[in-house]
Amino acid sequence: MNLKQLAEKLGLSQTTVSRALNDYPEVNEETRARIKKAAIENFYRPNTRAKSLATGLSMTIGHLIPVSTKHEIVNPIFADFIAGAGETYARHGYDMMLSLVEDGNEERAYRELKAKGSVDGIIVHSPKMGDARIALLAEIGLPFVVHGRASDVTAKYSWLDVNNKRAFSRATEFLFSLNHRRIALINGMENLDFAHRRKSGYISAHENAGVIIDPDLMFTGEMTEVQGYLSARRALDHDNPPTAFMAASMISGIGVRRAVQERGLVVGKDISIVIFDDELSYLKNGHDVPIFTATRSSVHFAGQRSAEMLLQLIKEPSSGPLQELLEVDLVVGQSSGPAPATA
Amino acid sequence: MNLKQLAEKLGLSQTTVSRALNDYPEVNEETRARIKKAAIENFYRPNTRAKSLATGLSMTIGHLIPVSTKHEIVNPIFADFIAGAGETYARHGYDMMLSLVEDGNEERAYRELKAKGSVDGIIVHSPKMGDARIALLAEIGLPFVVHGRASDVTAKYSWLDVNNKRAFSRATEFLFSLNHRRIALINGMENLDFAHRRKSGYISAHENAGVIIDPDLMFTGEMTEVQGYLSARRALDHDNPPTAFMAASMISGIGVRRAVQERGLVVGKDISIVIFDDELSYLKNGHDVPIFTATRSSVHFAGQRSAEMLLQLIKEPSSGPLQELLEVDLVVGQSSGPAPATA
DNA sequence: CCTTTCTTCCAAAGCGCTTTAATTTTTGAT
DNA sequence: ATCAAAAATTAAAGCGCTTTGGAAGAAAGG
Repeated sequence: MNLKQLAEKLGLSQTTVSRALNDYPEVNEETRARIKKAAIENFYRPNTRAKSLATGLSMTIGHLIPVSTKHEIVNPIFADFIAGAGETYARHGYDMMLSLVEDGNEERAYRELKAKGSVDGIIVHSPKMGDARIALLAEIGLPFVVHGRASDVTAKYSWLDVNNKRAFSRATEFLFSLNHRRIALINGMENLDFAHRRKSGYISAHENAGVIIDPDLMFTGEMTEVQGYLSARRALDHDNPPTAFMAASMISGIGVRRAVQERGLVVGKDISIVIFDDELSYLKNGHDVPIFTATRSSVHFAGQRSAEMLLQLIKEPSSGPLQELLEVDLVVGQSSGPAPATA
Repeated sequence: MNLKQLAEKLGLSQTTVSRALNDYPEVNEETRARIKKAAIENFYRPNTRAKSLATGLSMTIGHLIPVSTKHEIVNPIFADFIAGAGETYARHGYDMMLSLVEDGNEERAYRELKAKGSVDGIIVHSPKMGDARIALLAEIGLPFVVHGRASDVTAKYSWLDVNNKRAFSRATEFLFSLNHRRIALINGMENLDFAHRRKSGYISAHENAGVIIDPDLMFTGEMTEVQGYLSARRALDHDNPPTAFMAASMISGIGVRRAVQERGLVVGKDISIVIFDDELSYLKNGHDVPIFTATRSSVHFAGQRSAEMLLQLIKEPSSGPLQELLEVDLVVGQSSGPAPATA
């Protein structure tokens, strides 16, 4: 059933029916009621494409997921972020479009999205250091919110980020307070901005405490279980192994734990582990007592907020740029304890 | 730049330009070349909404993700499935639309999708036992492919599934061959079809071997780390604890492992664990030697194939229903070994 | 009672594309 | 040169909606 048919059925013009349904004032309330009733009874839903064409609004938000063909790894936090954002979109009558775009094709993909008119705004995922996409999007003139920030970009833009630096400096300080002095860092890929910031938190805490970092204890790579495991193994092989690990995610932390246990070491006693916990719904950090001591921030919430910010920006472009920095909690769990006395 | 402007610039009619770009034959090859060149130079991209309205095709595939407000858990395999499907869509010029739909609102959501004309087909996720959505979609007349199957549905429909029953009967048999007789099952929610099938594989293997199942060793619930952990703990508390576990996913397997190690038991020696491995990109089952002994099937591949099937179905509706059953591999890893001799 | 002002409704144009039907141009056979 | 057939192009309609610019009728004011 389309508008024309509904109008005919009611013996009214399309104009009136359209106006009644969109709550325009110039329609008699009785008529409006009659129209709305008929619309419900006939399960009338305006064709989105037609509506979109007429209004110039697509009522769709795009998420462009960078996919590199080399190491084809899907970001595990992605699902929960999307879930948070998706809720918000649904509540506001927006659709969500996902595009996987290969490394290098990004510029074209963004321009295309604009030219094809398929979205009203986009969320930028996984910003890299000095990410070129930000300048690009500003130039294109498509509202956007970055999940994260890009350090080397000077222009003002809208973003929502977690205080990654603070998170890792706090975690480091916490380990210092337990007398750990050799702390391994199992970081994400450091061309990604969040990993860079975490590293700088780790470094600054060391500097403030006057503790010298052993570069052999810093690792970077995909945030997978296997990478956590392999890095931890190498760290433990060191002549002077660390007494503590900081891992960039629950998943790499699990990998670290595996390596530690493989050596017959006890987590929380021989070796402490602190992770960054994104509160993934399928990978909660324990039920009552946290499994891992962690800095914690909900990526689901981040998804929600980013979406809200973007919708706000679309409705009122002048209200931007919007920026929001989420602080993390530090929760103490079973995976940390005082550094063992040196032999 | 829209079609009209491009046509004016070229001194041609919109018709000719449109036809040239869409490779219709009735246009001079020289003219076509000239048009295509201009289109590239001006970065012309047809407005999707307009095109969609004119053709009646939305060139979009919908994914409806069931979200229950109660236990708001995102399926961890979702991201990899989507990545696989997304690749395929991109290659064929399709967009991907994601909708989160709350439990109970499903029928309305599907009908709406059809009425609004926003998708050409959809992928049905996480089918439940006797899922009502299948009959619904058939009635609505929207092409669809189910990722999984629905046991109690007699109607023919298109699906792609993993041989879950076989996977779990094989895993069970494998454990029998190692002399395990008390095998705990840490299953997903058994109103979900795949979990039901896995259970039936587990049961039939027991029946064939003449081994009686202890219902106390069968657990069902969300496939999270915590559920794996809690279930395993309960199983180990049993007067007559199991010597082996079968877990429905890598993640619940990790939870099982945590419970086992907490008791000071050694995985692969005191207790064997076999998991179902979906080959998640961020949670690979080890790099050389598998961490867990597992039945294995790539969910990324499943995403790809489902998408291909759906596109085929859209292009040629008469070619359906399409059905594909993926067999699993059994890979032996470090987490299994002969059952310890009874005391 | 006649003008003025609301109120309520409608016809038609327009969003950017495809496609049908018609028209013009070219080709080729006589 | 002539004319039918083939090739190349175009004008215009239509996809399903919103929105502009009226118009008709009712209410209000003098």
